[in-house]
Amino acid sequence: MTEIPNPPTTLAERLQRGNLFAEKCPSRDILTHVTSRWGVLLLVALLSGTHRFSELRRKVGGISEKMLAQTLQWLESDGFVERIAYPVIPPHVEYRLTPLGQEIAQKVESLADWIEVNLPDILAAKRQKAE
Amino acid sequence: MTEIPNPPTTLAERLQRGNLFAEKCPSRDILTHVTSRWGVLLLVALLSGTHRFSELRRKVGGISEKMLAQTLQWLESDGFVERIAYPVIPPHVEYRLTPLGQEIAQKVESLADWIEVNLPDILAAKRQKAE
DNA sequence: GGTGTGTACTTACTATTGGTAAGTATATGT
DNA sequence: ACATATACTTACCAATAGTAAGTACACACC
Repeated sequence: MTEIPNPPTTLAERLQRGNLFAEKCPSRDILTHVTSRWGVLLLVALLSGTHRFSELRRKVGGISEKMLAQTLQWLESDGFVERIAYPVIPPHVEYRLTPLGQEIAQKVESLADWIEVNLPDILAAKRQKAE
Repeated sequence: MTEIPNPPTTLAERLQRGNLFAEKCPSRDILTHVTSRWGVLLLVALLSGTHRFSELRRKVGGISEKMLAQTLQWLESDGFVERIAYPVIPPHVEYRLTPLGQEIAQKVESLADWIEVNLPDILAAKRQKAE
């Protein structure tokens, strides 16, 4: 068996792994894409399967075409979303999560779900504070 | 007939639980505070205990005082952070997570942690795509 | 055969938000 | 007497997001 005698956080680990508290860490960019206003909603929407551009626009209430395109491009460039374009007219493009995208989308969904479920508690706390 | 047939999800459920895909749902506001650029980092920072304003400023690399104050006010108004001010000079103010804040901060940390751990994979996928 | 519709975008313009730097009041240290 | 530290706020400017319109082309309709 291959032993791992090294301490929990080795130097190598620290260098490889991101550090969000560090200003210029590339993980910050990934995080801003994923946690952007529309990034969160798109990842959750795509968890239920492949969607076309227009399907996503209709599903995610309030998103503009510009931000939909831009956010999908961010997520694609980070390797979370795959874009499949069929060369037909009118255009037909499909978006779906990559394996990496599925993983992160689940984390995001768990957060989003928590908020949805606990909304009554949160709003109740806000109201109490306002008094 | 003007009657509305029974919906699949009950009316009570729809009113109590948030729906992020709906444009005007209040859960959207909570989500934007929590997933804002600095909201994420502050929640994670506060998981390790009570912090003063200036401690947070030093810990979260790159945050400005303006955004630190503003983000803390959002999180406080949502009931995730508690602010304790001691009436001394120079000022002494402490911030800590409420029970509700602890819960959501853990979700956020799990997401942040996933990104930090998987950063090498993500960057590798980006590089491959660039070829 | 002219008009209207649907697709997946991009682009110019404007509104909103974020970042920077400076200001504030006051105790303590040098 | 002057610099330092605290926890902010405020004015100004830069970056980002939202709005509305444009694009190219096939198909259906009358």
